[in-house]
Amino acid sequence: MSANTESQKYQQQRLQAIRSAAAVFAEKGFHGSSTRDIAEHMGIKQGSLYYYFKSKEEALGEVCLFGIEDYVAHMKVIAASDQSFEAKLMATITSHLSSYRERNEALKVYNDERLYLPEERRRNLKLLGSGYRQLLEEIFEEGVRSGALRESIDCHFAAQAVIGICNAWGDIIVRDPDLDLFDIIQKCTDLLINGFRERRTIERSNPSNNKTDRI
Amino acid sequence: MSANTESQKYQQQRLQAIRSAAAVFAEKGFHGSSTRDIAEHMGIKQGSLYYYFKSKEEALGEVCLFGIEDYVAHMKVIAASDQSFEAKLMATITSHLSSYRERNEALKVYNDERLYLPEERRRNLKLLGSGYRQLLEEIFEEGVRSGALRESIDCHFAAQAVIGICNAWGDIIVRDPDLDLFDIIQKCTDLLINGFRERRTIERSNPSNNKTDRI
DNA sequence: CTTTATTTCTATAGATCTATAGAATTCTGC
DNA sequence: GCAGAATTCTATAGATCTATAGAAATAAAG
Repeated sequence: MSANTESQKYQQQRLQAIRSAAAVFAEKGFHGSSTRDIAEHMGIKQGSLYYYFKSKEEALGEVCLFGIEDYVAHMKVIAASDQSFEAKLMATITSHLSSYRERNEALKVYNDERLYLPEERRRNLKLLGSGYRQLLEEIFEEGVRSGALRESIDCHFAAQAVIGICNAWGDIIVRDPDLDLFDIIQKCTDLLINGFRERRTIERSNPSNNKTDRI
Repeated sequence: MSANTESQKYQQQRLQAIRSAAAVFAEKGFHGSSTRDIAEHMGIKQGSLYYYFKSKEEALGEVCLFGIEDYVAHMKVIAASDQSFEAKLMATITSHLSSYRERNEALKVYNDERLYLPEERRRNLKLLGSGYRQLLEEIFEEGVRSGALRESIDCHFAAQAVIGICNAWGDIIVRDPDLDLFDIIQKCTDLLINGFRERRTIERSNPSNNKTDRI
């Protein structure tokens, strides 16, 4: 009873609980996981988990929040930075895929399980998520203005497509740890910018045109 | 007891059961759905469901199979057809996204829930799924040979990327029925072929080069 | 060392949920 | 309409699982 939510130990243990929940939810899904699974993963008994969470649902909420927070924060840094469109795009993809590689199971949980949260909590998370997409959209809009991208592209579509590709490859990366992350990052960036079609102008290694910004 | 698995009624009802299971699994996930939910969806009682399935897991297996079968069959037709690379790619995307639009919930279940199947059943399905990807890869390889695509592209990467984008947009389409399907199909195709970068040559509406095949 | 606060444990109520057995109903062919 | 087969229902055993209450253990403070 009567948890001291301020104490250092409490905060540490709660974080452990969130991480454990993330790992278990990522593997078995929210409904496929029991509170016993989570507790065992962190080395305590099932009932003790309720010292840190009011309910299993609250645990899911915390995991989802944890999963997307840094992620959005990192995107803010990228969006505010002074780089070319291409560099920003690549930084976005790198950030996204690295998150999967670093076994940030919470991001997977956010993607796959957030719809099982109660309405209100889901709305709050959606704000964060669409904030992320919004930033990416603005990067694309800026790319169009700078002349790096075609006028005709639909920036909303583009942002969704980037997120979709990253999540798809993220899932693959998680299952196969031997994959070369940088190789995939490069290929994703290349696809999104150049497409697959054959061109006359070969400009793979040093595409200096349309790159007016420094670094 | 003693089901007549040959009779027409049995087959019809079993199909209904598979459809109901697909709808319920797609909405609540495998572990989040109860056999009562599925039975209610098809208008029978919980226990009666076991006349058609040995277990809930078997139902999931059937749904997954149902979800990917036509889908692979359709891909075989596309792969064997005598069209340009671009036409084949667009046909693939159309087939994939239409499946989502036609509320083929089973495909979503295949994508999201198949990992909860027992090992062996999952392997069998994986064969089908990678058959699909294989066909798509071959389409890309042929595209490279015909000169429609760059030599440098990684066909395995490309196929995964196409599937990833289609599944990502599929999820969005399912949640928002007002979206213009054809618009998304065009934008996906355009992205994959041309990328987002600005070019001199504007060849949106009638890209006649690299199109040597009929239809 | 004693007292008090914090953390963890045990035990369990109460609500599921899957799968089965056998009864009741509906269908089919004659 | 009847007999047998096929389909659906009811009822329930047995195994979960979530959440709570109160006891036990550990840590902190005086």
